[in-house]
Amino acid sequence: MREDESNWFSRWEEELPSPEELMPLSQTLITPDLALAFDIRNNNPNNPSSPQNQQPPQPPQPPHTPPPPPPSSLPPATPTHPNSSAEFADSADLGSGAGGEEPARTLKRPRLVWTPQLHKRFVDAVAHLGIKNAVPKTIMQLMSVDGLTRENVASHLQKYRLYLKRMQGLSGGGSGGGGGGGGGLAASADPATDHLFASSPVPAHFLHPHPGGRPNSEHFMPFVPVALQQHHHQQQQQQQMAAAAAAAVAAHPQYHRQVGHFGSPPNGQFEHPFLARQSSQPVHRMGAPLHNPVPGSYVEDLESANATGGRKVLTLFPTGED
DNA sequence: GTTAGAATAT
DNA sequence: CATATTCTAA
Repeated sequence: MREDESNWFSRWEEELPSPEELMPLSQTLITPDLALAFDIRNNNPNNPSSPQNQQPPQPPQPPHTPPPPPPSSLPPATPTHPNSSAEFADSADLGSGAGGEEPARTLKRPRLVWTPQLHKRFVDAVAHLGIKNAVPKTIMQLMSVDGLTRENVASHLQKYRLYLKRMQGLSGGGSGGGGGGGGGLAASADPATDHLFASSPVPAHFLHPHPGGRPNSEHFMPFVPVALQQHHHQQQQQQQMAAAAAAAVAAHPQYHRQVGHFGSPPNGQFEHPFLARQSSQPVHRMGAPLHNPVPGSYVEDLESANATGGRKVLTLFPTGED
């Protein structure tokens, strides 16, 4: 019934975060110390939940407290992520300042929040790798996301597989899932079922391996590894972001609102580029130029659903080897 | 208080 | 590397 639709629509509208909320859509990964050091406060009036940082496992001082072995082997201890926060985005001295604070040390990795975009990249990477090479390590390397560790990918991969499995069992007739890519809101299960995964288009690789054989038949790669192209324009902005992220993560503890399925609001400004490895160096072909198992870069294709405004394709940074 | 998600352990 | 369990955050 129409009324029904109107009903849910109303609700959806209500839940629709204001553009401003979407704007800073990013991971809220920031170390407590850093936040404090910068006295970061989110413009969000309601910040009931304490920051998602658990106090570092600073044990309650055992009898003999040996000098805490500082895992100084944490080079990029900052799971960096994009933040278009205009507030301190300009602060280029994110890492340098801090008044002598040493951010990249003694700071434990808070938590990784898999934002749809990040997941998108994840799926993308897996899709290009193929089930065969869809191993955490490779995925991690292919993603080239700064701060992302193998453990993170493995954990997420695990869940992703589960999600796929569930989808398989549920798909009764017609591969509804397959249509996800085009329609976007094809046969969408309840929003409560899967949050992140549902929002990401499944390349179709992981759905039923095809009965009858073809165990390891590699699927064609729909993706075309674009050659390295420097896009001046925007690049600088991104560089700053990357630098900021690399130096220190600056993000608002704001909630990352899960935008179910992207409708097509007039604004049409969603999705923000996330930060990739700050690879200052040009792409290096891994060993042999003969075959390129690992594409140097890819283009991030956004939802095709953007009727109103012409959207710009975001180009991801080249992958810097680890 | 419950559920989901991520981290950690096996 | 994969799976199971556990902990934390929402």
